[in-house]
Amino acid sequence: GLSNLPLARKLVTIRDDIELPLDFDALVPGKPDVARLAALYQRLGFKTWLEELEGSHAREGGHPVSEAGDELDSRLRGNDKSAKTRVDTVLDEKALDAMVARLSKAKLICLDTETDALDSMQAGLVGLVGLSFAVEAGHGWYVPVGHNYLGAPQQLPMDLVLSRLKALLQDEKKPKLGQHIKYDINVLSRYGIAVKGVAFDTMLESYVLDAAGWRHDMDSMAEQHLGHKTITFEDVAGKGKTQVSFAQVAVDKAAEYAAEDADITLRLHQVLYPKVAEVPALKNVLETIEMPLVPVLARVEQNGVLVDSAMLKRISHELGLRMEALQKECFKEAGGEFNLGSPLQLQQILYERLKLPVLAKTPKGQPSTAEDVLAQLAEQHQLPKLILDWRELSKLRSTYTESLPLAINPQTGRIHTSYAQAVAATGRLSSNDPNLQNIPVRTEEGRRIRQAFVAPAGRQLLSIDYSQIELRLMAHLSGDPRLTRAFKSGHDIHKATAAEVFGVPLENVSAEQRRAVKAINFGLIYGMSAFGLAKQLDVSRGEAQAYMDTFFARYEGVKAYMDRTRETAREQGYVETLFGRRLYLPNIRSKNAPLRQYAERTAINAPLQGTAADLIKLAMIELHAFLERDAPEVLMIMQVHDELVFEGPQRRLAELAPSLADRMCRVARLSVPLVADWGLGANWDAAHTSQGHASGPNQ
DNA sequence: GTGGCGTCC
DNA sequence: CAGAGGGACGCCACT
Repeated sequence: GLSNLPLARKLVTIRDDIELPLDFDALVPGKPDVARLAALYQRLGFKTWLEELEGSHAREGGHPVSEAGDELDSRLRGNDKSAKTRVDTVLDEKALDAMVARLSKAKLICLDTETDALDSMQAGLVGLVGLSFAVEAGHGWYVPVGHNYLGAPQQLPMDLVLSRLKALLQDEKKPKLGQHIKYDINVLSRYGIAVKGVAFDTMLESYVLDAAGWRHDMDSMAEQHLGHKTITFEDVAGKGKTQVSFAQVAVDKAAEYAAEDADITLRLHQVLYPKVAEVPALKNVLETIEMPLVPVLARVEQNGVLVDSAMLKRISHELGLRMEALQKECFKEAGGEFNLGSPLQLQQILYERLKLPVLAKTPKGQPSTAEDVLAQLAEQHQLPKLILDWRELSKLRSTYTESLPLAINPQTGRIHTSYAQAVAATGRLSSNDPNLQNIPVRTEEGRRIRQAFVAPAGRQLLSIDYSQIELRLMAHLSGDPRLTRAFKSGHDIHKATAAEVFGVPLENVSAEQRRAVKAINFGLIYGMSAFGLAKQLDVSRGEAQAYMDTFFARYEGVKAYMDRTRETAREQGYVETLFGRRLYLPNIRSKNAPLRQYAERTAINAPLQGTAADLIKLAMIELHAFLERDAPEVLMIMQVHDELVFEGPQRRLAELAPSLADRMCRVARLSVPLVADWGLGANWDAAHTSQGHASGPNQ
C-alpha cells in the first residue's frame, strides 16, 4: 500500500489495512489540504475515513501538507499513460469496414453514442450524431453520422453505418462494455438496433464497489481512478446560453471527445473490474443482478406508460379554482395578502402577526411551517388548516397534474421515465424525468392522479407488490423465532406481533395496540428511537420507551440482530445485503455523535432496504425473461421499490397474474414466506386498490 | 445553488 | 446537552 511510497514522513494507521504517509497532527480540519489528500488516497483506491480524521484532529495550529500532496499528485500524473487518445475518425466505407473487422475480432467492445438532445422533457427526441468504439487502451474510433453545421465534412450515411454494425451490436456472443450503457441501448433501439451481449458497465462497477463513496460519472471516475482529466462536454459544446448541440460541434473536436470517452471507459473497466472481481459477492451482485437488469430497465423505459392527459388537465383546472377560493379565505384570516407558497412569508404571518406558538423549528432554527406543526396549530386558528388544504392542492397541481402531461412523448403518446441504477446508496432504483415512484396514493384526492395512469383500450394494468418485504427480511436476517412464526402464521403481521407483545389472543388485540406495534415495526426498519416513536404515536416518551422495552423483550432475536449489525458495521466499516452488496459507513466510528448515530441507523436500515432492492431486481430479470419468451404482449411498465406494474391484453393478463406473482415470490427462499399481492384494473389506482389476491408458499 | 416542504416506498 | 426515522425526486421561494 501507501507504506512503500518514499514520500512518507510519518505513517499513521487509520484502519488495519491503511496507513497514511502523513503527520496527521499537522492537518487542519476543513482546510483544502485535507480534502485534497482524501481525494488523492481515493484515487489510489484507498478509502479514507475523512470524518474520523477531521473529528480526531479538531484542534488548533498545524501547517499545510502541500508538499506531500504535490508529490503524490505528480506521481499520479506520471502514471497517467492515457493522457491522450489516438483517434481514428471514420469518414469512408473503407475505414468503416476496417473498423468493423477489428471490432469483430475483439474480446470486448467498448461503445458509446453521441446524441443531440432536442428536448430533455420529451425523452426519446434524441438524434444520433455519432458512435465511438474502443477495443484497446489508448485508441478510439469515432464515426460521425449526424453533424449538420454549415461546412461540416461529408459523413457516411447513418443507414449505411448502422446496417454494417447491426449484426455485431445485436450479437449476444460479442461482449459489450459502456459507461451508463442503458442510455446507448435506448438510443440505438430507436434506430431499430436491439443491442445484445451487454456485459459490463463501468458506472455499475463503480456503484457496486462503493455506491456512496464516490461519483459514478465518467469524468469524476477518470480523474479519481486514472488520474486523468477528460475532455468534458462543456469543453466541446460550450456552456450556458452559448452551448450548442453536439450536431453543431466540429467533427475533429467531437472525434477527440468521443473517442476519448470510449477509450477512457475501457481503461476504467480495466481498473474497476478487477477490484469487483476480488470480492466474490460483489462480482456476483454485478454479474447476476446489476448487469442483467440493464436491458430490462431499458425495455421498461421504452415501454412507457399511458397517461390520460385530458383527465389530468381537467383535474388541474378544478384544483386551480379550489386553490383560488382557499387563497381568498386565507387572506381574510391572515388580515392581508401574502404568498401562500412562501414558507418565509407564512412564518411571519403565523408567528409574528398572529402570535401563534412556535412548536418546532427547522434545522436552520427558523420556526417551522411543516405539516405536523400546522396540524397542531389548527386547533388554535383557522389559518393553518386552510394553508394545509391549499398546500395539498398546490402540490398535486404543480408536481403532477401540470407537469405530467408535459412529459408525454409526442411520438409514442406515453410517458417514459428514466430509472437511475447508480444513485441510491442502498441499491434501490430511483426514477426521474418524471419521477413515477412518488405518484400520490394516500389521499382520495391524490389517487385521482393514479386514475389517470391507464391501459389502452382492450388492455389492463396489473399491479403486484411484495407484502411487508422489509419486515419479512428483518425476520429472515435476524432469525428471530417469534417474528418468523408470526409471518409463517399468515395472519395480519401487525396484529400478530401486537398479540405477542401484549400477551393477548389475536382476536383481543385493540386498534390502539395494533397501531402502536405497527409504528414500532416500521420504526425498527429505520432504527427509530423512543423519541421518534413517541412523536409518531403522540404519546409520552416514557410510554414509547415502555412499548419498545416490551417489544424487545418479546423479540430478543431482533434486538440481538440490531446490536450485532451495529457491531459488525463498526468492525468492518460496512454492512451487507443478503447477496453481499456492500454499503460503507465511514462515520460509524466517528466521535461526532450525530454523525455516528446516523451511520448506525443506516447500518440497520441498509441491509433490509438493500436486500429488498436486490430481490425485486432479481424478480424483474426473471419476469422479463419469462414474458419475452411466453407472453411478449405483456409489458413491464413500472417499478416502485416493492411493486411492479404490467400492461397487457385483459384476458391474458388475468390468466398470467397468479403465475407472475408466484414467480416474484420464488426469487429467493427465505426462512419466512415471501408473499406478493396483486390486482387488476383499467387504471393504476384500480389495479392497486383491487389487490387482495395473494401469492406465496402459503397460498 | 440552497432550504423548506411534500410525495412515494 | 443536542438530537433523537431509512431511501429517493421535484416544486417553489429566495439568494
